[in-house]
Amino acid sequence: MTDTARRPTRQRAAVEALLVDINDFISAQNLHARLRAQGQNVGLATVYRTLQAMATDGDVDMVRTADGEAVYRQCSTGHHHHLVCRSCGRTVEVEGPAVESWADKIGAEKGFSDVQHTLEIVGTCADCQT
Amino acid sequence: MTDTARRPTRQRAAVEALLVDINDFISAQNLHARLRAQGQNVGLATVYRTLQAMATDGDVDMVRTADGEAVYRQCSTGHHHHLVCRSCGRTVEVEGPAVESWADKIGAEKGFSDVQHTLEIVGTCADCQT
DNA sequence: ATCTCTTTGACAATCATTCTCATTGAGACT
DNA sequence: AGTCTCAATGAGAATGATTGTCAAAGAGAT
Repeated sequence: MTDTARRPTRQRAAVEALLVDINDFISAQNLHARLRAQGQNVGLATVYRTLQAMATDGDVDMVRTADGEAVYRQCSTGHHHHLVCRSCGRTVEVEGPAVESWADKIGAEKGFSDVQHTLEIVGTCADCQT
Repeated sequence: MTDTARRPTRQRAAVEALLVDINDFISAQNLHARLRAQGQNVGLATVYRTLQAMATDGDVDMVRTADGEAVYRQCSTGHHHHLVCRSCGRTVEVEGPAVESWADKIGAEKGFSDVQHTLEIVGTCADCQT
């Protein structure tokens, strides 16, 4: 699990720094756009490669949105889920210890190991309930 | 939004029949190819539209593979979740009444209405742990 | 038959992601 | 500092799933 050498480069540092800054799920495209907006000149392919490398190293979480886009998040901070408004996109972080243990239990029952899970909750938030 | 008025057409019937036949997850592209192979002349766009319609009506399950492709399967009635092997892709259907009510409760607490949720559990199945 | 409205199909368009390959830069060694 | 090597990068092309367009076909009702 401890990792082989990945070279520290300006681009990798930029991606890591921005992920820490954002502290939420973000797509590779979006991340790339923000880097460019900051004046950081980083190629799109590099952003993809870096995020994938970090994901396989376990440094970031990767999840797919409903429309199939991959989004990434720095994963040092504790595990939590998102309640998302389907209309305005506002997100609220929620925690559910019961869900965590339930998922682990189910996995164990069925003989699965290294169980991970993703849970997304979508609804219409108070402001969007015209 | 309970849109029950869907017209029975040859194409829709063909898609439904093949899904029953397959009884496993299959991508829209693959499903389309098989229909053509059977001599059934059905447009690709129609396959996509039909599967999406069936998914929103709750007649089929839609899940994303690791590489972001959408796959569909006829689903036994009732809401349930999936335990997926990250290595061989084998899936087990699981139910979690506690999760359902928890998600609804959380949504209500935060002022969200029409709350839906998706939960995926991935792990390594017993056969793939060698 | 005829009218109306949904569904379809061929193909173009979109868009995230991956590939290609020439170029750059980090690390090691001298 | 010079040089060697190979991973990392960047620009753009390529891929491939999915969606959009719009004229034509078909289902249901009259």
